[in-house]
Amino acid sequence: MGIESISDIRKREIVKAFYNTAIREGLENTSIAKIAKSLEIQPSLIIHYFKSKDELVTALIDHCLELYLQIFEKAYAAHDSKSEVLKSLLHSMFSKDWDALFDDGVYYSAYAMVFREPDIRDKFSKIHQTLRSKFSLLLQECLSSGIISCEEPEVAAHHVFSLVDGTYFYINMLSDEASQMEHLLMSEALALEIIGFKK
Amino acid sequence: MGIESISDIRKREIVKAFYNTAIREGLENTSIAKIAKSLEIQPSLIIHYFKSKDELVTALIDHCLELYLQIFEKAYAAHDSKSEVLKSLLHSMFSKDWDALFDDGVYYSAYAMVFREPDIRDKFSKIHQTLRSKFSLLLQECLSSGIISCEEPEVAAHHVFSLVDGTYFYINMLSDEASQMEHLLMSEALALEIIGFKK
DNA sequence: CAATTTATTGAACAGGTGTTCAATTGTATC
DNA sequence: GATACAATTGAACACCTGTTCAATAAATTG
Repeated sequence: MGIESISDIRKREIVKAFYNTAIREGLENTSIAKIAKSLEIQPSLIIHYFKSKDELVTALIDHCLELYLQIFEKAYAAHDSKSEVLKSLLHSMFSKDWDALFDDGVYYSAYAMVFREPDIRDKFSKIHQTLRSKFSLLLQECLSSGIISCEEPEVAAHHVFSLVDGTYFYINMLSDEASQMEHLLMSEALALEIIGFKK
Repeated sequence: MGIESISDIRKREIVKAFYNTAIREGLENTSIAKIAKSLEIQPSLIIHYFKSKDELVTALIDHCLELYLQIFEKAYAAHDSKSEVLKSLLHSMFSKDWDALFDDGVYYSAYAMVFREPDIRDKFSKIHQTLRSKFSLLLQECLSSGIISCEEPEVAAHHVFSLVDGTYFYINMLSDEASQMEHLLMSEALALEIIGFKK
């Protein structure tokens, strides 16, 4: 690990520039020329590393989805007891951290592609399923150690995930940050209720 | 009412063609030329009715958001008792009808614009708030007539709306329709629980 | 140092973008 | 039936799109 070829560095650099430009201009309005300009390189160099624009988009989405996986892994690494893992995980899911992980505008644009590009649907689907089954497993473990009390942990995992997705979809339509925060707290409380978390 | 000038007919026709093309090609990949081609007219005619492409996008979003308002109005018109209205409304919110109202890919692309275009954010925000306060009022009425039992109808309305948004976000990542349906039913059940609906 | 591979440039490509404008057709109004 | 107005065309605009390709610069290998 650690050793990275020039090629890999450039690739990451390009994906990053793609991401930053997409935040400003929108994912679909971000051309190879714009990315190249922001890096002060030629467009053809980008094509040299990513054979087509599709490949670039794929790389960005892969990067994005990996970030969400990392949140889970971090929560597991940071705490010993399942109880602590669950608590910190839930809190980060309903916090601005989770929201700040990846730009929402870019995320929803990428998500919109799910409906046209089967490959992208698979990517999103896979990650979502991975995260949910990890969470579901955690709930089962917490249930058997008596930390939580819900009837069906599998179902509860579904509910919590829907609630997370919906909450962020929702709060982005609220203009002031105070009501966004308020709504996040409300949703977190509901999530705790759904899984039957004992204080 | 009913009388529609040629101008209005063409405008609606253009927005409809825009929508249909966007379903296939994606909202951002839909050019004026493509819309014109699908209608077998000249691009300049579209500009004649909508001064710019931005105006066209705005018209499409307006049309979309109005559809969601109509679902609410239909539920109110179709039933006399508040209990019936609530039941039918909840059912349509968690059914494929709601989902089929507007193409998801186009919807999420439009939603992504919320993060770049303040005007579009306002539009989405306004409709969302309107729908939620209508729903909140309904819950309050049902609560006082003893049809439901929740502590805070305002909060319950928030929760149900988050759940709806999240559920559709969620199920679009599921590939087979059976599990989509299953998840919709699960979410509806949770919604009924949240508002304390009595069977 | 020479040979080879990789990184990077710059020009060119055919085709698409939104928009403008004058000219033409069609449709009502007086 | 002439006049006014709206609908529609078609050509033109400058600019941007993704991609190709040969040429050059730089780094790596033998």
